[in-house]
Amino acid sequence: MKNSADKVKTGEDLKLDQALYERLCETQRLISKKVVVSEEYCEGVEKVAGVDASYCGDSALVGFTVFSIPENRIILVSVSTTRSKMPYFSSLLCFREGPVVLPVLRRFLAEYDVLLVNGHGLAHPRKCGLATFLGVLLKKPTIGVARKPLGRLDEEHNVNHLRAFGDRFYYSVGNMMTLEAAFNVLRRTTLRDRGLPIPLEAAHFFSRKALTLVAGDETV
DNA sequence: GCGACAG
DNA sequence: ATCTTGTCGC
Repeated sequence: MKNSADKVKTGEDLKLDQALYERLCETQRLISKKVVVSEEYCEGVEKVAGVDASYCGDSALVGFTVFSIPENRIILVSVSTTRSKMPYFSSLLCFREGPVVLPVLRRFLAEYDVLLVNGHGLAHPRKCGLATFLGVLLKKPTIGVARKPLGRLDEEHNVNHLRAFGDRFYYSVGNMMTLEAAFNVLRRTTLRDRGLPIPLEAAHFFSRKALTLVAGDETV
C-alpha cells in the first residue's frame, strides 16, 4: 500500500514529533557553534581516514580505512558491525550515522590526522552535517564529501561553505579545517580520473563487502 | 499524483 | 542508504 510513509523522509515529516525534531535541530545548532575553521591543524597531514556504513534493516556494517599519503597506500582497514533503530531524515543524517561510526573512529583516534566523511559539514541548513557532528565530538579535523548538495546551490549555507571538486563531488569544512586546506587533502587522496577520495572509496567497498558476507548468504 | 531533500 | 532490469556509454 502506498501512503505518506513511502515518500522520502525529511525534517518536515519528523515534525509529527515536534518535540524530538526541535531537540535534534537545537543540538545541531549548539554543535555548530563549536566548529573551528582554521588550517593550523592541517600542517603535515599524512594519514587520511575514511568511514562509511552500509545497512540491512537495523544492522549496520561500518568500513573504516586510513590512507597514508607519503606511502601512497592504505595502511589500516577495519570492518565492524553494530545496530541502530534511528531512521534517516534529510538534514538529520548525523543522528542516524553518527552513533554508528563513532566507536571505530574513537578506537583508532590516534591512527589518523584527518577524517573524510560521506555527507556534508558546514554546508548544511544548521551548519551541522555529519562531518561537522563527528569532527566536533572527536575534536578532529574532518571534511564533508557528498555527491549532491543539501538543498539548492543558491542557499546561504551552500554559497558560503560548499565547493565543487570538478564534476565529481562537493565538499565542505567539517571541523578544524578550511576549504583551502580541505582541497589540498582531497587532491592528494583522490584518483585523477574518477571516484571519491581513496579512503572513502575503500571504506565503502569494505562495508559493502561485509554486508554481502553477513546477509547475502541465504541466496543459493 | 509524482518528484524532490547528504546517506 | 536499499530495492532492482535493462540499457546507455566509454
